[in-house]
This record gives sequence, C-alpha cells and structure tokens, in this order.
Amino acid sequence: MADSGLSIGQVAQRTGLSVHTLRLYEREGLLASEVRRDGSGRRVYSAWDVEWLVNCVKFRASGMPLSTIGQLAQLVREGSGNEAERLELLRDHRRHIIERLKQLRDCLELIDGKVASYEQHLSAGGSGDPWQQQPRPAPEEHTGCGPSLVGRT
Amino acid sequence: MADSGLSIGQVAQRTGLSVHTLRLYEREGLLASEVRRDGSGRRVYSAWDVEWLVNCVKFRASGMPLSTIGQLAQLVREGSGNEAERLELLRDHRRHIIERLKQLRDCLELIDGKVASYEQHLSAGGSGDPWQQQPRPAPEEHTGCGPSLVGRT
DNA sequence: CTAGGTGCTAGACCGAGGTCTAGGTCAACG
DNA sequence: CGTTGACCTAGACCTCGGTCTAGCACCTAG
Repeated sequence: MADSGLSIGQVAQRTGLSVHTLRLYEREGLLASEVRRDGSGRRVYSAWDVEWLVNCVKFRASGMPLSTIGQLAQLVREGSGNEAERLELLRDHRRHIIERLKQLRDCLELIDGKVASYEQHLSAGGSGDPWQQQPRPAPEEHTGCGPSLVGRT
Repeated sequence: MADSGLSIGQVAQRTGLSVHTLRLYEREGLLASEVRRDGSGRRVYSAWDVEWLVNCVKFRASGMPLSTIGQLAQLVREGSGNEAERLELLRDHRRHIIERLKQLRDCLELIDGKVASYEQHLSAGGSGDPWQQQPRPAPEEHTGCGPSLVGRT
C-alpha cells in the first residue's frame, strides 16, 4: 500500500538513478510536476513522478540531452494547449534515434565483418594480419589489404 | 592521383573530424600506424590512415570510448600475434552495441506510443492531456492516466 | 539521551571529449 | 619583399552529466 509517496531513496532504487542525480534532475527542471515535500522538507514522489522519471531514464539512454527533457517537462508542466509542441519535440527526438540506430547498425556491420575475418584468420592458423597495412614495403605502396571492408570510393 | 599523402586538412574534410580532433586522436594513440611527416614536420596521412580514421569515427559514433579505440590501435600497431585479443575487444564492443540498440528500440517504442497518442489527441480536437497527471484532484489520488504506456508493475 | 539512518542545501569536483589560443614555421603568390 | 593560408606544439578552456562533501535537520530505536 501507500504506493504513492516514495522517498528519494526509494525512487533511486526503482529508477536506477542515484539520489544525487535525482536532485540534480529536479534542479534542472526535468520533472514534469513539482515534487511534494513532507512536513520536514523531504521529497515525496508520487507514482506518477516515478513513471515520468522512468521515461526520463529511457530518454537519456537514447541520447536525449537533459536540456531537451527539461523542455518537454516544461511543456507538460504548463498543461494542456501545447500538445503540438510536445509532438514536434518527440518527433524530433525520434529522428535522432533513427539516426543513431543507423549509425549503430553501420558500426555493427563493420565489426561483424572484422570479427568474421579474425575468426577465419584464427581458425586457419592465420598468416597475414587481416587488419594491417603491409609493413611499409615501399614508401608509397598500397598493397590492397588495408583496413578492408570500408569500400574505398 | 597521389591519393596517398593527404594533409591534415584534407583528412579532416573526408573524415568529418576537425583538425584539432585529428591531432587529439593522434596524441591519445588512436592511430594504428604512426603518421608520417613531410620535410617540414607536417603530417602526411596515407590512404590506410584515412580508412582507419573512418572506422574510428564509426566506433565513436557507436559509443566506443577513445581509450578502447586506443587499445585496439595499439594491438594493431603491435602487429600480428594478438588477433585473439583484438577479436575479444571487438566482440565486447559488439555486445555494447547490441545493448544500445535495445535501449534505442525501447525508447523508440515509448516515443511512438506518445506520438500516436498525441496525434490522435490533436486530430480529435483533444480534450484531456494525454501525458499529464490529473491536476491534483485529491491529495493521494491516482487517476489512471499517468505517463501511460509504461506498464506499471 | 544518544547513535544511526536518511534526508536537506549549496557548492566543489570530476572525467570524457572536444575546441580554441598563442606563438611560431613554412611555402606560395602578387 | 610582404602577406596569406595551412600547418606546427603546448596548453588553456569549455560543456555535459554526474558525483561527492560539508554541515545541518529529522526521526526512530536502544
């Protein structure tokens, strides 16, 4: 019971953030609703606050900067009427995510290529180094086995 | 012609890194082969160096820290014989990438949900705020329209 | 009453990764 | 010849996102 009304420590546990970070987030205006305080000034988080914070964690993990979360929080704090702005902000971040996904997949491809070539190299009692320029045979020679997999334009 | 032998400015252009950053990377030992210098001490990058740097950019974009790139560079610099270590390092980063992909998709899902609900809200000449606790009806009330989509445990 | 645990604020500190500046060298151009 | 532009080094500086400390206030248990 009393699932509404968590202390900062409890919130830290269930969000994975440190209490320091929670206070930081609050100072930076990342919270979409003011945190209540109990009689002696201690923070009391509602279940809604915690859900918001869990979302913040996801946003952060996806690379959204604190300032952007702050903007979103402010819009939500201001209440109904600015839904279009929120939507734009979200769509914007969505684009960032798509971009990052692309970069990750790109790097994954690179790595998978390398991994495959090293595996093959190792299991074959490899001779040449699959990721090395040939040891400077001549001053200006490009021996064709460079970092490979990159596709020279 | 003379595609081997680029100045730092040229390399900056084709890697997207700044000349400052290129020098930083070199200082930090991210380069897998020593950069040559011309008669007056200026850097001369080979095509191989550039390809390596392009890979570095991908690694960075996927969240690999400079120190890790430095380790990889050192292994490559040391030449054949440590392929197993390189492989391990790559596999390790691969795991990081997979993890980040998961986080990104997770956040994407969250955002898509929000976007959808806002779109619907807007096109319906929305009444209630789809991302707001009800305006504190009573001290301890949870009205069931919280940040939504998060799935309370 | 005292100790331990948790919380509070304000503000210092930190590491990562760049970015910029000062002061100098060099080569080419008009 | 002087100027311009690209480059050099060493080192200062900056932002971001936390993290930690000092010094104090509570509350509860022994």
